[in-house]
Amino acid sequence: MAKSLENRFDAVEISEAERYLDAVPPSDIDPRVERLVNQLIGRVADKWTMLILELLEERGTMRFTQIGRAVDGISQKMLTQTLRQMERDGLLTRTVHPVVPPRVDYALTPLGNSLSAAFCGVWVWAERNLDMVEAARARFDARG
Amino acid sequence: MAKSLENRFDAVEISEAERYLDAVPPSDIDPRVERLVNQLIGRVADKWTMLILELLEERGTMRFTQIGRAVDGISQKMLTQTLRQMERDGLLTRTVHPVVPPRVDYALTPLGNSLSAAFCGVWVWAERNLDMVEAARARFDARG
DNA sequence: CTGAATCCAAGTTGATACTG
DNA sequence: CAGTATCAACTTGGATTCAG
Repeated sequence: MAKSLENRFDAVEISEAERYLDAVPPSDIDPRVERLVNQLIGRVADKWTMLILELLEERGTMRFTQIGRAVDGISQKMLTQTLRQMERDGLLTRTVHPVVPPRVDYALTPLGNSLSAAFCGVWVWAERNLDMVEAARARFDARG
Repeated sequence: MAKSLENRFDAVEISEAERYLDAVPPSDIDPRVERLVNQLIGRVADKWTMLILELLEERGTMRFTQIGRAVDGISQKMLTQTLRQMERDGLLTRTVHPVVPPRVDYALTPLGNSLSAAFCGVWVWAERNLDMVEAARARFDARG
């Protein structure tokens, strides 16, 4: 990981006032858990993962090319890559049918379904607050 | 955006069987909304944004350097950048106190608080399913 | 203390071509 | 159809330096 800001001022002399201002209550989260959670969220919160998650939740089992067509803008490379990751994480199953032409079905696992449900709140928030964010951006950009 | 898979097979002749296999029900999401939602989620789902969001939710108003120390591994550049983005999106307020040395306070807006709440479900899911995901990865890696 | 600006290494992604 | 392989372009993020 990067050299954090942690040590940038550790060695410098600071006044009592500064010490007070910078004092922070200790985090009440287990650092080990926090690290793992961050890693996990970083993975699942990726753009394509979320879109595929929602897609499969909505439509059920789908084939490779179907997903590719449904997810706007995704390249076949990222599609393959994202599906592999999701399979590895246990979010979906990959079923190869031994026929020609090949047919591969993808479907969410219960774990995938539960993650989709957990993300639901974020989707709802986004839909509900789109205008708020747009307005905030406009105001911000209107200033310098 | 990239040339999607959308058109890769649009021009080729396909059998009725293929046509059936690839048929997908029309999406019931307004494409315009979907695009904006994706953009929004892509922004807020970013690693540092989420961590800062949780931090400010938990601790309230904080100064620039305090946040830098609390968010493990973040560089000063990313801290500045992320805070600016969040301010632009209306998630937090930035208050400059005209003193020397400078003092700048950051605090979540109601919009920021609501987003934090929306993300809560994801955090809970991540904590609860850490072991499931780890196990799934182990199984996946154990095969080829 | 709180930034802005620059440089650059490393990682990500997309386009393209090829395979069974 | 469902991938794999490769390479160039683009993006990202960290380190560093400087300023008010």
